Amino acid sequence: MAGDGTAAPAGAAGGPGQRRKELLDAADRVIRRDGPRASMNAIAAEAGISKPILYRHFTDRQGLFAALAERHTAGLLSAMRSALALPLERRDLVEAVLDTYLAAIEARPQVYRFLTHPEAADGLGPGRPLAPALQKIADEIAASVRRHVDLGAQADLLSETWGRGITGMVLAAGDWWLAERPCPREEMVRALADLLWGRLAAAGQRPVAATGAAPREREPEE
Amino acid sequence: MAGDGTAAPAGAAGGPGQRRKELLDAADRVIRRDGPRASMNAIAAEAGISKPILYRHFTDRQGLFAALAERHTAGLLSAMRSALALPLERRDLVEAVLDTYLAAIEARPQVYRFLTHPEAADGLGPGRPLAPALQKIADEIAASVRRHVDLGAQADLLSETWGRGITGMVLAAGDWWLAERPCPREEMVRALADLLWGRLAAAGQRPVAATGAAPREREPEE
DNA sequence: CCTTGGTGTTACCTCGGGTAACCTCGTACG
DNA sequence: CGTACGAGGTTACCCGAGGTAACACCAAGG
Repeated sequence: MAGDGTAAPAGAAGGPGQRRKELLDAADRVIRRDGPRASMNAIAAEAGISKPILYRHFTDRQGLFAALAERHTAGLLSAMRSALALPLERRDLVEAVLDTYLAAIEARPQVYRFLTHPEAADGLGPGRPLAPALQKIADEIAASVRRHVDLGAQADLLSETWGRGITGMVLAAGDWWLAERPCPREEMVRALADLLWGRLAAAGQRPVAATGAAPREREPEE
Repeated sequence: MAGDGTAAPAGAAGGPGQRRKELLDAADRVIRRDGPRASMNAIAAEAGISKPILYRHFTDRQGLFAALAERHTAGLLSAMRSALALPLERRDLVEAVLDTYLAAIEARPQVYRFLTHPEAADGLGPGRPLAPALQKIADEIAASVRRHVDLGAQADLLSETWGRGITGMVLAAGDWWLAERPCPREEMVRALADLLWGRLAAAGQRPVAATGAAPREREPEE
């Protein structure tokens, strides 16, 4: 708001929102270091100021969170939008989108952990299971589905459900992948694309009875 | 452990773990009322005792959480296991599993919200995106997939990924459904099953530019 | 009788979000 | 030149929540 300090005592005299940007940078650093649990004290300390200033710029923790999230969301979201707009065959498009997301969380895990798993009092309320960033991604996906795919009468319900569902799927799988690194990224992309592509339906039945024992259990790893 | 008070001043003198069970009941009530943010103070008050007793029975908040979660997890998990063990065609099995989950969260939203969205310091650590209950469900799904579906060389990676992915998908979609109630349960089940069933791949291209219009290939709903 | 062990309580510590009151310094104006 | 004022900043505090220490009560047992 009235943040255009004419002569800042400690810092660079830049534009109007300069100070705010610096604070966000500091918060970013702390979060990158401590994760989403970073305390306001820590952020203020990192910024070299004291808490009340922080609270003058961002009403409360939620406000800072929101501002910070919005900033990064912009990047992630535009990346996703770009991916969704690529002139690709549908399957390739799906893979591109998945890869874009995974690449993003791979590049800055802490930041995206913060984006995707807010502290439950920060970004999301009682019935708000998806963080705002993910919510927006889900909306983008839903819109893209509705735009490209002919789903008949239930198009709206299906696309919204799928948007959320796909987002949640990639979120969960992506988090796991990030934590365990069970495989390179491309494999993960293919695994998820395969799932979305109906491989669960198409794959053959294993030669196993309902409750009976399987003949041969494992086959060599390629 | 040593909780068999011979003459309890306020309460029933039951078995050894009686008191513990009562405390869990109280915690349950509070959580059902206030959601997962319930404070230890509130729980103690609801139980009619004071905090230290609570802490004598459950080491810390995480301990209480874990005990409480385990209790409900048992129910949810066994329901899921039963569903996964039904002697159904694969598609029907998927629908049964989805329906089981949605029915469960529909029946006791607060409890399952607590199970599925722990307070980020309670049930899950830095790289632990899925709550324990969901983690177990994911494992069950993965095992079931690995057991029933022939996935070739990458079976392990695929099944684990899918387990997590499906769980995350249902979680996100289920939360949204619970919050918005956009449709009856069966429709939701079908929407999600359709997604898992490759309808995204199979549905016709919509007559829109970008990649050129495709011949309409959709088949009528139902 | 005094001791011992279990059950409970109050009162406290710490830490984090959020705020009130005060302080300081550069500037504009009498 | 001196003083009033306002922007920007600080210390010190409040409150609530997790967690604990020290003390109080009561029954059994030497």
